[in-house]
Amino acid sequence: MELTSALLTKLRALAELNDDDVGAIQSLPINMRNMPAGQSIVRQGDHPTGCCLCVEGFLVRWKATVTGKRQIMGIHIPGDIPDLQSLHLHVSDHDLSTLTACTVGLISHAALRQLAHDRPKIADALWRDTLIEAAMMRERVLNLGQRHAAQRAANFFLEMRSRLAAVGRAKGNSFHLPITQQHIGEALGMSVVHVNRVLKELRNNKLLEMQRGKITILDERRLTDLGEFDSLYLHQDPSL
Amino acid sequence: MELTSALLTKLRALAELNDDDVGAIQSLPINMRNMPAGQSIVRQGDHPTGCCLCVEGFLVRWKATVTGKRQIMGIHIPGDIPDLQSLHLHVSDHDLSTLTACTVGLISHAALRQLAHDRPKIADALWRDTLIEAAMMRERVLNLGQRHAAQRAANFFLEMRSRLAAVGRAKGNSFHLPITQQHIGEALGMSVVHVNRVLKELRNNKLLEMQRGKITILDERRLTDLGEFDSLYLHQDPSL
DNA sequence: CGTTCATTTGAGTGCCGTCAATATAAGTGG
DNA sequence: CCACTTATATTGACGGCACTCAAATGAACG
Repeated sequence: MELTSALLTKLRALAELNDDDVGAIQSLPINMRNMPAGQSIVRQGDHPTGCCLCVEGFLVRWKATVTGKRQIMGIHIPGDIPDLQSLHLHVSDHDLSTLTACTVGLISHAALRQLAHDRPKIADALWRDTLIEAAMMRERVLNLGQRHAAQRAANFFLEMRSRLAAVGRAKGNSFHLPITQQHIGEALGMSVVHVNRVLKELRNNKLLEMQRGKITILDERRLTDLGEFDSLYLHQDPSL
Repeated sequence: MELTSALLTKLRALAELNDDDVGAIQSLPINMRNMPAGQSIVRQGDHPTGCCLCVEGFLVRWKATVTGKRQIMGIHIPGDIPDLQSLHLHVSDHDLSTLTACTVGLISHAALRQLAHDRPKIADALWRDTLIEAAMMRERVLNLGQRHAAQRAANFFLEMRSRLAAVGRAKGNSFHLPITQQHIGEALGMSVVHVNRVLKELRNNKLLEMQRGKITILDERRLTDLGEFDSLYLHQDPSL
């Protein structure tokens, strides 16, 4: 019940579903599992046979350089299916791990393929989900390539807020995001030291503050301007 | 004939196609068009009604910051369908333009949807193509976030070589890529001046040289090591 | 053969990285 | 509940990669 509700919320945000669609989703065989923080789920080079639904907690996807530096591709929140691409890309080109203690649902590729085959509308919704994923990566490329540190940070926090709000996990200007400055650095391509300085700057300028995993946006307008955040790329309206 | 051959080559690299699949592709209504260099095809905010197949020449996808700085997302080569995502994301979040004079084929969404509906294998191949696109974006995020200028350049050229080779447009260690240092800078998040210095460094170290759109790889091994290039993320083997 | 675009090089600056040390918080065992 | 350990956050000093500004050279094009 709890299991499919996260998935249903997500898919409803991707397409209009009818009762049969909902029924098909609810009868999906999902293998629930609790996992501690910092545990690997999929590694680069793996051949996964199923996809991982984030039910509760936070997941992180990342790639590493030869010299061991990590780049976080994205932080995943309840309702996300971070490795949906493994349905058609059979060798994983990156890693997926838990960021916090998590409840995840494992869904076999076979079951997902059957679902996609039986219910074309759901297939389109899943495809759309992977396309939004790609759109987020494009924004990340823009962020890393063209914006300075404070802008990258502003953009990052506003994206997380927007996505968390979409699944009812951000109320008002405050939300919970249990990550360290190390993680922020790995996501934004900057050193921990510099992350700290940027956060201090944002705090001093009364734009945003962060303490022990709680983010508070103090001035949404100015933070949005700084980070040039425009949620268009999140494609949150399924009718568009 | 020429039109569908680029598309067939691409789809054959994505999935095993049977005669019916090939027939369906060959009877796709494609509206061919010649375009000059530097012309816009899709703009951010547009609602495209079709997709654009690159038949001949080079296309470029990019996003701009509020202050007008451009970030190139990718350079597209014959066989690519750069805006395939518009099939399910109805508002474009970025721009698509010609980089050189091009021949493009416009395929309506209606025709593509019909094709995907009639031939599930082709639908999967198209989905897979968009997933590879996303995988390339992830590598780009890693490149921009964690590698220094010379590494980014090395990685960029090796990716282009690999992709061009896959469609028979790179023989040996040399290939044609009609871009300016300005473009390279916009793709790799660095200034033109610095691109020039990096190219000089690569040339002096006998790794690579570039003159008037002709790239020659002088030392593949060392260039690969420098750029940490591993073609896994291109997912060029359809059986994996 | 002049105009324009692209490439190249130098000088100076600054954002951000590394190194190092300290402070604070969190977690652990006695 | 308090020593001890470890993780995370914070701050300063210093250096370097890459940016900006500016100018010169070379290539392309009508």
